[in-house]
Amino acid sequence: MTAPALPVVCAALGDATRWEILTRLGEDPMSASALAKVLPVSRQAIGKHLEVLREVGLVESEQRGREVVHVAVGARLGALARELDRIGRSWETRLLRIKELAERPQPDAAD
Amino acid sequence: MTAPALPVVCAALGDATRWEILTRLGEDPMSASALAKVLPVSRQAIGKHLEVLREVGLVESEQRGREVVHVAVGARLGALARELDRIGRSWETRLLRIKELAERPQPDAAD
DNA sequence: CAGCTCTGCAACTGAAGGGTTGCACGTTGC
DNA sequence: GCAACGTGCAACCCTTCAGTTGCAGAGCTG
Repeated sequence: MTAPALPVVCAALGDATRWEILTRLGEDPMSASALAKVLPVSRQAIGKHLEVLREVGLVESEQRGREVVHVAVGARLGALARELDRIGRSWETRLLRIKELAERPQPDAAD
Repeated sequence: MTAPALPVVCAALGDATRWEILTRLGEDPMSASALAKVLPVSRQAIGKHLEVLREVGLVESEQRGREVVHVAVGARLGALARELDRIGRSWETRLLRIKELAERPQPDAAD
């Protein structure tokens, strides 16, 4: 299973700087140094973020001579979205069933 | 603006214990004390998690006499899922355009 | 070849946050 | 009314992590 656990992916997305990086990489693939020039953090910090993002599949990197070009992987985000949507729907379904039970005209249930 | 920023919601989902809590609350609404009995953390810790989850709209709470019953809000998760899906699609679209440009037989384009 | 750029790794700092214990207060129930 | 349960708040540890600086190596470029 290449897909990491849900909390891990969400944690990767739970940082403003990483979203900044992802947004840039979603608009235009570029290197860590290029990112460091437009973001208010050091190149090394960006490197760490990129590693986190790569580990959860949100970023893919390609060596290009002496530089490494990174790109945001929309498909991974889509996969996460589908997972979350599925879970959200299940919650709603369960809640609906509970409400139905509660509104049953017979509170007599001996359970 | 009731919807918190994306990184904040994702950060709320970026913790295994909170997912545990959400899963339980998605299956069956219950109080913090009830959660503390089935989870390996203290009631106070769970209270903090519930506050975080409530602030991003993933949990709703209802006072019920001396206890407070919490429930997971599937709709919020669904809303997040839609947002992520939209962003993911935009990344894919941009990437596709870039690839098309790269494969054009004439890199002559002056912007 | 020399110099510049891009990259990765290591050590360090400071703040954020998950977890705990202790305490005080309102609510239920015998 | 008193005990028990459920809750909220505050103080406190300790780990995690975002960010920094410094250094050494690999790859372009002139």
